[in-house]
Amino acid sequence: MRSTPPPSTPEDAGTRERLLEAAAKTIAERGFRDATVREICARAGANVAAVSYHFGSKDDLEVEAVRWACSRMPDAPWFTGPPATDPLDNLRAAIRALAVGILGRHEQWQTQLMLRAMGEPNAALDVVVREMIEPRVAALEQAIAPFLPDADARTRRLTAISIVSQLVYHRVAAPVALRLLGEREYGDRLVDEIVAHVVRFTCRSLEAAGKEPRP
Amino acid sequence: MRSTPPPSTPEDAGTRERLLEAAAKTIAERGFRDATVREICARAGANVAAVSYHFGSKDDLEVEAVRWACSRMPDAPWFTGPPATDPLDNLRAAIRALAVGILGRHEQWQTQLMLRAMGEPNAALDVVVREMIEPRVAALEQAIAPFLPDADARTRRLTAISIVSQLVYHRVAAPVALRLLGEREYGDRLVDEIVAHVVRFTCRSLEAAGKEPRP
DNA sequence: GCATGATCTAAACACTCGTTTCAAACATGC
DNA sequence: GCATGTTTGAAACGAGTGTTTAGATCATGC
Repeated sequence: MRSTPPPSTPEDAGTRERLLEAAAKTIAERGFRDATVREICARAGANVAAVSYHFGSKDDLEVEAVRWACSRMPDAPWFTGPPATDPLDNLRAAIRALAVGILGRHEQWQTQLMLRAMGEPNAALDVVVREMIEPRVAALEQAIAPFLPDADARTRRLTAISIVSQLVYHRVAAPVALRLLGEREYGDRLVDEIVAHVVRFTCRSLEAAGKEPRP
Repeated sequence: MRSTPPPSTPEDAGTRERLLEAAAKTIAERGFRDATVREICARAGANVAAVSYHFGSKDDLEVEAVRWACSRMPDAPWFTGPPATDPLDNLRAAIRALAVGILGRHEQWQTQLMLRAMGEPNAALDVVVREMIEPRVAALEQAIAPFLPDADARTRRLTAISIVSQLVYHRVAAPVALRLLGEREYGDRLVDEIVAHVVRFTCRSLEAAGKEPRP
């Protein structure tokens, strides 16, 4: 009989922590739906009953795993605060860093987990938006701001979404995008090509906006 | 004992056709994974065994349903060939029509089915890309062409993807995008706002590209 | 030592899924 | 009418899912 359901002490470092890591990585790889409790537990070296015991249910485990993943998400260098150089170089660096995080396949499972949560709305989505997406969008808006000095916050946000969407598309619609481009996978060469295009396409629009007369 | 597995005659108009329609609409609403055989059959007023009998398996039913949906996909007016007016108006109309198809909620289940297939690569994806996506991307490239007279096919394709991605994002990442915009649903007002922004963002970039000196 | 509570294990449970079975109903040609 | 082949119906099958159970094991305080 269990009186205190979860110990909830962070310095557990035992089965509970292993389950969080296994769940976060498995969900990042396969999605919440296809990540089975049995696979997560096998990965964590735990019994299937451990999920119920430590977290109550698979849904609760996901929320905790996403929270755990957010807490140890490494801050991107462009995001913590790059030195104030040329605005164009600054925007280029921001887009490139975003693209590497989203399209790069260097086992950035935190980013993959973030992208997984975007499609399927559930309890973990709020955590992802608040702790991972919102800050990065805000930082991207700062990189945009010099080009749109007279624009309101709404326009800056829509512009940030336009930039992010061009990169996210190649993740969420990868099979279609690859066929449209006649490619087989997102190798370094293709990612570089996409980044170069998005930078060109975006910077042209923003520079033109800066040169336009006030509305 | 069945000697001829499926009748395959189009003028059946019986259980087989009802299953195709029910499968296409259910998959468009819930996705292939969440669209159960039992729900499809209940919607078609058929027995669960009818899927195995008429199509062999759920996967085969999906391929046939997607093919069936493509065959009766209504051609968008901008796509069949608009009169050669101002290139800017032409591009605006193309983006607006695309956005209405992707974001509009006027029971365009064919478009939803198309978007569903983009995420989960399966046997039906090839049909969707070949019969629905490729022609529309090609038409969009034609609307782009006047702005990029010196660009190669690759650049035009990447630009078309940039445009489509800005709209598709609001579908595949709707929960996140709505939170970022502080909205609750994609009503007509929000869709109009997004379309206006994408048109402005895109046209600025393309116009600037046309004014640049040859590379 | 030992009682107590927390944690783990193997097994089962209840449920849903796609698919199959087999007989009944139906249509069709003679 | 009747034989033949096609289509449908209710029920079950087997595999998979998340969850629960009951007992074993471990850790800890007295």
